[in-house]
Amino acid sequence: MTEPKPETVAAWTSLVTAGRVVLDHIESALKQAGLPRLDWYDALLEIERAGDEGIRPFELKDRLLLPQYGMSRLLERMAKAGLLAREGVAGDRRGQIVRLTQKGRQVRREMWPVYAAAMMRRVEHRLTQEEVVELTRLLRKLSRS
Amino acid sequence: MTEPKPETVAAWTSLVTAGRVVLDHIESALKQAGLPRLDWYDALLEIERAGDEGIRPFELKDRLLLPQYGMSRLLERMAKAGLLAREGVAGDRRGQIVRLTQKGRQVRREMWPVYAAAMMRRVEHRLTQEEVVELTRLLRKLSRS
DNA sequence: CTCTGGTAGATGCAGTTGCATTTATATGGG
DNA sequence: CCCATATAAATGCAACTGCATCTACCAGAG
Repeated sequence: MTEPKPETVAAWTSLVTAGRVVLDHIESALKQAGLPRLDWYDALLEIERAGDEGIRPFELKDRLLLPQYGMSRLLERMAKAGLLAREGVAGDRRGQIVRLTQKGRQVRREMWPVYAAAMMRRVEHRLTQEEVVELTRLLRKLSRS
Repeated sequence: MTEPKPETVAAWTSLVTAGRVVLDHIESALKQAGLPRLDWYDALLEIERAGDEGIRPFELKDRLLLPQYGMSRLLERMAKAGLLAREGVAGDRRGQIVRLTQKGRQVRREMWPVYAAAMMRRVEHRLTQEEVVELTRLLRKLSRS
């Protein structure tokens, strides 16, 4: 059995740690401001991008890397909060189409400055522009299927 | 309000995505093998490192970045599974000392090859040695307090 | 000694997640 | 048309998490 190099273990450890630290930082800024969590933001953004056409939950779950039941329940809670509307889709009676409400767009807009400020404090202010670009390149090599 | 640069957003997005993808990969390998999840491994490793002396839960929670109640319940479950023992500590009757049992050491040893193989597939085989080192350096700049 | 404030750890409750399964519908083969 | 198989989404239940609070103990000030 081949062992991973110590540098590989260090890289994985720092990936997990950095992810956790930055995530905690952003989440606590949002909570501080009385706003929803980041998973709601991600969903709001993705649905908003779909525009008037809307988007199907099964597409959404792939983009957000959520399990099917997780997506189902997230949409359920966000709908209850009035941030989105779900309608049946013509041509497939199993499915539904999700669209943001006005309130959904507004909440996403309110979250953005808080999210952005936290991201800048944790990422932009700590790395040079070249480092940011290089980091992105390396991380993408890890998630490519 | 200053906006983050698009490259910053891309870096943050790829950090979250890479963390999720690699984590999912490792978790599913462990589950496949009928082994406990990664948070148990992390705890097992940290406790094993403490050796005969053992370690206090409040130190452990800092190293593992867990909230106090999360640590408390994780130790409770792992103790119930027979992987660790908790004893009172001389000189502070509020506290306790945690040590691995033989079974705890064994389970950690069984988890390692599965964990290591998944890590190598996802990290070591996708980056050059220089890239791994550079990635670690950049990520550490993000989590430094 | 007693009081006050602090630290270690546990816990009740509500909300969330994971897993397996269910419901409803679609689609292709015979 | 009928069936077997596949897909979209929801759901019951058990486990887990977050939040606030609680219990037990410690340590220093007066």
